[in-house]
This record gives sequence, structure tokens and C-alpha cells, in this order.
Amino acid sequence: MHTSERLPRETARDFAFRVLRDNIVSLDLKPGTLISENEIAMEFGVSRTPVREAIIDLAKAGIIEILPQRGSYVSLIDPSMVEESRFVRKILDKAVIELACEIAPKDVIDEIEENVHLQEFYLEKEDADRIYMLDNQFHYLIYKAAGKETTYDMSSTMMLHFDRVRTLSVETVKDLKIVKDHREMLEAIKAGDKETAVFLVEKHLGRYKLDEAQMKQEHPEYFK
Amino acid sequence: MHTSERLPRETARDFAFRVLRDNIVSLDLKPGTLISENEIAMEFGVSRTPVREAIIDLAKAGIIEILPQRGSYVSLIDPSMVEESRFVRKILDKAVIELACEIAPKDVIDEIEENVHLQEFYLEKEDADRIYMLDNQFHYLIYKAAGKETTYDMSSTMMLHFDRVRTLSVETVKDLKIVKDHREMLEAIKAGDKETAVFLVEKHLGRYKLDEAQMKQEHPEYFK
DNA sequence: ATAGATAGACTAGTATACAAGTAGACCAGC
DNA sequence: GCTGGTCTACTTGTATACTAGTCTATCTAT
Repeated sequence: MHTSERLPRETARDFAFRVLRDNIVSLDLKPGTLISENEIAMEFGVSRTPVREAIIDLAKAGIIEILPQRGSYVSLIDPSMVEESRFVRKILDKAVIELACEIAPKDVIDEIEENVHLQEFYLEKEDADRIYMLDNQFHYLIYKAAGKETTYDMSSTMMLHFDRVRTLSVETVKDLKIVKDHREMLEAIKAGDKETAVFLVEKHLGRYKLDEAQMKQEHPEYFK
Repeated sequence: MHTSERLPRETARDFAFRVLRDNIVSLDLKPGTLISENEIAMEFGVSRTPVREAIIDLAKAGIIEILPQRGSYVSLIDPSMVEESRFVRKILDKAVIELACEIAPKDVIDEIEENVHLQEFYLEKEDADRIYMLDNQFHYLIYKAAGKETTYDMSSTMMLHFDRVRTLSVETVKDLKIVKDHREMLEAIKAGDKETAVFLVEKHLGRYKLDEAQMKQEHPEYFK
């Protein structure tokens, strides 16, 4: 497992949650892996309590399964959950970008502008990690532009299922097309062009071609 | 606070979560109330740990605010959160009922049928609590009919904001119109009539006229 | 009288101890 | 060889102890 430094005012619980989540989404912790509260606590240098609280959160999100008195496991990838999270994301993204076209305030548009600019910058440098971060931030900013930050937060836990298979996807975030989509969405929002914006979201999400059959063939042990 | 019995195989944490949530949504625990982990633990007959875990969950949902080393409070009603949860609900409900029109399996339709029948039954008896439960279950069943149970679960935490002001609303769940809406939605699903179904959802959610100004006047101390 | 220091009683965050239950290794008896 | 019981070493669930920070009331010094 790839650990990390504890941030300045980060509580032990938030720290444990963040590191565990990142490792699960990035597949450093493989689906089906047994995780021990004690072991993780030792590894992270904190006690069981905050680790346990983090694990409970992740279990509520459905990417960890807790079996009382037996153990906790990283959930196997459940295609129906992936599909469902994608369903929610598509619905919400479309509604939110439509709203953003109407009411996006100038300062948030500026933020998005900077974000897309950086994506283009790091695309040249082929810095995949950086772009992955910027990609996530981009989507957050769209929600912010529509005044629906909480909606983003709520849905983000469910999106972990989707994020995890994105990691498996052949279509990487480094792809030129992805960044181009973002640029076009930004322009649509600035122009207040709802129809185009919604169309772009649809197209964009369609890009993450999640070839379930192929993924299952390559990593049968990851799937339910 | 109105407590309750611990269910058969319910963990202390789930028990604490359920009772706290119900008391907050029903406004038995008034917005702004200071809640003490120790006090609640004593009252519920469990230790601080499960109570604390429940409180953290509710804080993540945004209906409790934790101020480290100071105290935890039942959040004041935040109109923007109410609006946002309503926004999400409307969007999801419409998409889900549309899907239900397409793929609702026979057995789930039967369940909905029974549910609506019971609503009509208890409407005569004016059993508001029963109908409130059935109302919630009805909406869950629509999601189930569309195969989106997890989506329901995920959104339900956010809906707590909406549910809480529903308690304040003059328009009660006992209203004949509400039950009639449900009956009509069921018929639309059975007929596979998407347009009507979506229209009904829109109309239905519009019924919970949340007259913010009036509520604020009656209970100014509840609002942010 | 007033401003500041201080002590105590709270809080949540974290650590640790204990309880209850599971799974698997091991061994006895057949 | 196989079956069944038992013991051990784990697991999570819960309880309790400790840490560190905040607020308030009181007391002191000016």
C-alpha cells in the first residue's frame, strides 16, 4: 500500500479515510484484499479508533465490506454498482451543467478557465497524476458554478465505484480528447448554451468506455 | 427526546444513528440543540464509541455540526441545503421513474400496489405516522423498480434536510392529494407512460409548498 | 471597578482494554 | 483416512481511559 504524509490540520480519521480511499481507487489495494484495522493502524501510526471510523465510512460507500468478527475486505468490483454510479453521475452532471449555463458566476468561471488551462499545460508534459487531479477538480468546479457543492460531495462517495474502474480503463485521463471536452464544456457554459453543454456531458461520459468483458478477462479476480 | 427499543440484531451504532436521525427529522431535537456524546451514550445505554460514530455520520450528512473541543449541535435549517436536496430529489426521481416505466418487474409493481392500497386504507383512518412511513417506502419502491436501490440509499442522507422541513410544512402527508398522486404514478408505471410519470413527479414534489417566509416567521430560531 | 490571569468543568479526538464471535490448525478417537 | 471437538489466534464491536483544547466563572492585581 502506498501511504502518504498527514496534512497539517488533518485529523487522524480524515487521514486514514483519504489514504485508504486513494489506495482502493487506484487499485493499489486490490479488490478482495483483506484489511485489518490493527494492521492499518500500525502502518498509519495512529490507533484503531480513527482507522475504524474511516473504514466504516468506506463501507457505507460500498467499497469496503465489513464482516463482523471475521474481517473487512476491499469490495470486489460490482458491475451493477459501477453502472449505477455512472447512471447517477450522468443525470446529475447534465442537470448541473444546465444550471451552470444559467447562473455560473464570473469568479468560478475564472477558476474553471485556469483549471482547463493547466490541463492543457500538463497534457504536454504527460503528467497523468496531475491531470487526474485537475479532472476531478474540473467536475467539482462545474458543481460549484451551479451552487451545488454539497451535491458533488454526496455523490462523490458513490462515484468511487466508477472511479475505480476508470483506473482499469484503457482510455486514460491523459487523453487529448478528454481535455478537449473540458475546454468545450467551459466555452458552452460561458456562452450559456445549455443544449451543447448537455450534449458534451453525454459524449464525455461515453468516452470512458468501460469494456466490462475485456476487464473481466484481464482481471477476473477483481470482479464479483 | 423520544427514544426507542433496540432492534434484534441492530448494532449499538446503527441504533444510535437511527434514533438520533428520527429525533432530528421529527424536530423532537430542535435545530440548534447542543448534544453531548456522553449524555446521549448514557441515555441510550451504550458507550460513547457507537454514539460518536453515529454523530459523525449525521455530521457528514450535514444535520449535525461538530465543533472540535467545543460541542456538537443539531444544525440550524439551512434553506440553501433544503433547496439543494430538493433539487437532487427532483432530478433523481424523474430519471428513476422514467426507468421504472421501462423495466419495473412484476413483483415490485405488486409491492407498490400493496403499498398504495395501504396508504388509501390508513388515509381513512387518519393515521399520519403510518402514512408517513408508507410514503417513504413508496418512493423507495420506485427506485427498487428501476433497480437503483443504492441511489436511494445514497440520496436519503441528503434528503434529511428536505425531510426535516417537510415536518414543518403545513401540507401534511395525510393529504388526500398526496395519496392520489401515488396512485396515479403507479398507474403510469404500469402503463409504461413515461411522460405522464415524469409530469406527476414534478407536480407531486411541487405540493410540498415550503413557504420559507412563513416557517421562518413561526420558528425564527430554527433557521440559519 | 475593571482587566487579566487562572482554575475547573466541560468538549471532541485518540488510544487502549476488554468482550464476543469466527476460522483454522491440531489432535484424539474411531 | 476421516470425523469431530478443542484450542489458538485472529477479527470486529464496545467500553473506558487519556489527551488536548475551549469556555466560563472567579479571583487577583492594578
